[in-house]
Amino acid sequence: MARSPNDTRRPLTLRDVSEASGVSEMTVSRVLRNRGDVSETTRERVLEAARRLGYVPNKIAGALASQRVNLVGVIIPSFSNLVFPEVLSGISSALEDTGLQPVVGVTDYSPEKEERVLYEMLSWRPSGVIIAGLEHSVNARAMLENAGVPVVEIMDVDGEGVDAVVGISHRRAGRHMAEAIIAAGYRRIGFLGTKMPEDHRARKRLEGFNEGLAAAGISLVDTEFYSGGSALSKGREMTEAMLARSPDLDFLYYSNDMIGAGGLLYCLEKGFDVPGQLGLAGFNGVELLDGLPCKLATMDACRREIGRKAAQIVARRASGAAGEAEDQIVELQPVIQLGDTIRTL
Amino acid sequence: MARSPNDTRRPLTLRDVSEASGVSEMTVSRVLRNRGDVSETTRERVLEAARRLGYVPNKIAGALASQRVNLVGVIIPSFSNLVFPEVLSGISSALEDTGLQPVVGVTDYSPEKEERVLYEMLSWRPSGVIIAGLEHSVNARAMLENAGVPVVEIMDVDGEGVDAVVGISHRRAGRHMAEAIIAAGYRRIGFLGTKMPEDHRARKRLEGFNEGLAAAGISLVDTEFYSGGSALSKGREMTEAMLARSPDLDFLYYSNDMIGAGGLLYCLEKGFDVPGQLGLAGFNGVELLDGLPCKLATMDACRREIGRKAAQIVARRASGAAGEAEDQIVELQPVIQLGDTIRTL
DNA sequence: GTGAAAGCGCTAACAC
DNA sequence: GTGTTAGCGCTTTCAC
Repeated sequence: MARSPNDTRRPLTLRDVSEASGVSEMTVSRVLRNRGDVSETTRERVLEAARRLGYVPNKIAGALASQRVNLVGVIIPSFSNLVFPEVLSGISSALEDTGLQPVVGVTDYSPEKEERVLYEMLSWRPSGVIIAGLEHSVNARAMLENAGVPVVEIMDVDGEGVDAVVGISHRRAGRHMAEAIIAAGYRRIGFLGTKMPEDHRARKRLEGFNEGLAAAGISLVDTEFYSGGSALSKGREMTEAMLARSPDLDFLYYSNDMIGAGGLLYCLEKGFDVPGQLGLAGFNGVELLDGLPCKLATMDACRREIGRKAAQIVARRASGAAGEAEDQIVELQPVIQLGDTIRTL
Repeated sequence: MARSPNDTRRPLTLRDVSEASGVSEMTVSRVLRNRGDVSETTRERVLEAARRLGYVPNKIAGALASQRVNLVGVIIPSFSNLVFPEVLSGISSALEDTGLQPVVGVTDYSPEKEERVLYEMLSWRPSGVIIAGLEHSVNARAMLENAGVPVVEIMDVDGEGVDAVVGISHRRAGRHMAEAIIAAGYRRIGFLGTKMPEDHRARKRLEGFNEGLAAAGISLVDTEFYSGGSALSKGREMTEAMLARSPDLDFLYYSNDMIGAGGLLYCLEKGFDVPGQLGLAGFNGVELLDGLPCKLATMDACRREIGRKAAQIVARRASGAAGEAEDQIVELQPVIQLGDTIRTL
């Protein structure tokens, strides 16, 4: 690991190891990659020299020569929304022993930035791309189509994918939640969620929710949207505002668990009869809910699982397995957890 | 963006653009990188051809030729701990307009994995490395020392850094919290935290906390440690267990806000007089706390700020600015927020 | 089992 | 303003 005293700060090359060990560059390369037959003695000599010098191979040169890159581009909207770190965690763990490494890019929910990040990533010729959502700019879509590597669009299956797709149907999720709420006898329902110009999944959930209500001949009584700030306290504020405006509501559907949890805490404090007089539900199934005084109804969005599956698809395809056709679309089924905030008749 | 009909799936090269535009490869390269003087007409012709073909430059080749890589390696223990996504968010935003791109690696709090991830990263010859913590294996430290690029160790300043360091003193943070608690008149204090074989920062906070208590002639009455599971509900369970065991405690110090919040919810439900009879405090200053029925005392760990600062150092150094000496150690000062769970005398 | 030669797709440096 | 030449540090291929 130590560097020689006459240290020039020039990064070490294969040649340095070759000279230090008296073995050709080619054989050094073979040893370092565990490829081809090398005698045990040469092997040891090379490894010893490499270790002693503190040689770190240059993957840039390696990638250029071999046309192989062990990087998987992952493009997500944000780190702030708890959901995406969880997806990354799933990707990261599934990639663990594949020799592949995730490289993360963030779009901040901006299609322009998504385009830039994607371009940037593709310029590193990754072994695959995992990207959140099905909605992309025309250019971004064209890049994905021509990337020449596996592309997995994640989180959402409601739409047309470029290649493989792993996610849930947010439209159906919304619809199912509506059905569960109606089945429980609630009728005067309010919706609280994010402003969603670019949050297509939240939008689809709301659309599905509205469809579910419409099928039962009812429609939303009130809606409230927010952006920015602490979701928990936003949930409180919005709930207070909505109940002040529409005191006769008997159900509040939140577009995510954090604002739902805020609303729940507010309702409990105010002494509302939950779930008798007022029912509540969120979305995502965040672990956080387990610690609340009473469990918010929610739906698991299968975040880690989506990450894992997507990474597996990339890994399999990258390893040369064919199967381009089999796993085009993987739809996971989120399950409603009634918790303590939807009454059972 | 469209590819020609006789599409061979071979990635396009500069040569393709050169031929399509009738301009030399070198000039095409100049246009695409906005470098050197190129006449407006050639420029247009090249851009038009590149766009039409859907050319994406190969940064691998570019990096090898120019010996420049616009990647910054970021090594964190986990995505699951809210803290690190926040740091990433800070890094990501500070790198925004620098042309640098973060590449994230995860260690799962394992020194061996840290070593592997670091090796992997360095093999891409990044422009800099940002790595959480000051504790590394001997090999990892040697790699950092010989990396030949800026290295910023973040989160913690209690120890010896390799190069630049940006963080807070967890030891002092613990000590200050102890002082604040004692100043408020609490005396029988319990500590609840993670099992921390590899969580050096939590360990240092606890050590500092103990020092602070010792200075006032007192010591911890009870301690409880957990690992895994939902922090919020763990906070509840641990609090219940500890108060059952040591009912005469008058203060609970939690190693993070999530378990603290769980404990707080539990205490409020049980009708404890907080902060009169029982005080509580956590650590981190997570946004979440804003939505709780009453605000948990905490200390801001300056997570985003640490990310920003670290990224700025890398960006500045990478851009050739000297200043190797000036900003070796940046210590941020976390501020105690008493909230509603430490009484004021 | 080992080595030599020829690139991978770009850019630095220099010529014109 | 534009083109030519010579690599960057590896791996592929083929010879021995």
